[in-house]
Amino acid sequence: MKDTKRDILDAAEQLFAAKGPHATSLRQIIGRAKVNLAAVHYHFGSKESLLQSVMARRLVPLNAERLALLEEQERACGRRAVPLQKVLAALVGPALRLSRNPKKGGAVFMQLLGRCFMEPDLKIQAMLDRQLQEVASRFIPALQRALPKLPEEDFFWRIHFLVGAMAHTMADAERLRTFSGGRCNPDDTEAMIEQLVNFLSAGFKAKSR
Amino acid sequence: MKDTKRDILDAAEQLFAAKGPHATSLRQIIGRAKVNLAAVHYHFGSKESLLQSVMARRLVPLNAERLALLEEQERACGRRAVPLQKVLAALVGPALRLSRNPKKGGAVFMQLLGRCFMEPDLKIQAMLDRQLQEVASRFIPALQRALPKLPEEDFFWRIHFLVGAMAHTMADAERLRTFSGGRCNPDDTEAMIEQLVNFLSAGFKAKSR
DNA sequence: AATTTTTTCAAACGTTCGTATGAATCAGGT
DNA sequence: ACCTGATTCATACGAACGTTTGAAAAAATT
Repeated sequence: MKDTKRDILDAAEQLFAAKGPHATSLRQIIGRAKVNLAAVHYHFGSKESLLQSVMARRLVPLNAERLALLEEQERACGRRAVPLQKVLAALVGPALRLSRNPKKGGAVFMQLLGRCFMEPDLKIQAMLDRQLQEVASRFIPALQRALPKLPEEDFFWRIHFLVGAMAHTMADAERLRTFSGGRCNPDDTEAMIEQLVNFLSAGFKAKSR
Repeated sequence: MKDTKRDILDAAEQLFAAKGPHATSLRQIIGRAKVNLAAVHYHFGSKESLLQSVMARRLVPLNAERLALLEEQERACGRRAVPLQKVLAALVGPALRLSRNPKKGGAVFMQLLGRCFMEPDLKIQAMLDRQLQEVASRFIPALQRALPKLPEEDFFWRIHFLVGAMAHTMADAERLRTFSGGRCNPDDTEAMIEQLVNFLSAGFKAKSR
């Protein structure tokens, strides 16, 4: 039996990720999904809410996993602050790990998520903000508790740099393969997570100037 | 006297930066520049080469400044390696500083540059690669000399994170103002450069795992 | 002043976009 | 077998897109 809705979501995810939501037309999507053009509006209402559905399908479980990991660490630490590395790993780990799971969109969705971070379109921005608000509201205090001596100004700048490094890694890790002349392998996700967490935690721990 | 070519470049720069090149139409550009639609094709040939011209106008002097700064540091250091902070400052400083110069596009162009870094479009990617190749070929050896003990794999990962943090800071520093609740001020470019260089150099110096 | 070259302009080209419509087809319950 | 609601389909709509054209206007050259 044929699951039109899922076919559309899969095709849209791939094309949005590869070319950006704005540069992808519904006709390309329905061509890949092998469904009728009107099916998109029947099942999703509009292109914009199709994008929203594509994102939500992966982001909802992803964010749940992030929060669960963080809570697990907090339970393990009692009333002590969770170490910085653990907080960062809970934040970036599930996202980067998702890329190794082809059944859940694999690298494709990660790329799309990275793209949406950088997308100028205000509708997309608002949609993403909504999806990430809960994660932010839990992780920022956790990070602050792990870095009690860091001035707030430095702290927020470094959050900003974290987002940039993470988004770029999500959107275009593949680029690094050729750029590094094959020395870096983006398919080795655990190594990638370790590299990113290691880099970020050193950056966060830099002494304020 | 009216300088059509410059009016088009200015308007295109602003709109490309604000909405992304793909989401900006020629009709929006000529509306802001108050010129005729055909003038774009008369002066630039196509939308794509208009974007190329917009980028080149700022990037050529910007990259020259980066290389000059690096060479100055190398001269000052004799045959010793240039310290990491100095290399990073020569790389990100001119770009971030450009944002304080409204006569040269100010924050607007920086935002566009950040966007183009993340742009999926292959034409744009190729154009940017061309513009940045010389800078990359000079700065990568300089960075490697400043970090002689860092394994190459780690080195290239960290270059990747650097690009992400820098691009995000260029594209959307403004977002940090509200996100930080006013604690960070993206208009203070020197502070921004210092924050970024400080963060990056700590990340680069993190011990390999 | 006449001629040539460069620049501007209004109008249109063909294409593609997201969306809408109404009929055809299918599935499940009665 | 019949009906009913859900889904698919071909087709069309108006709008916007990048690009082209050929003539008018302006500037430069002679």
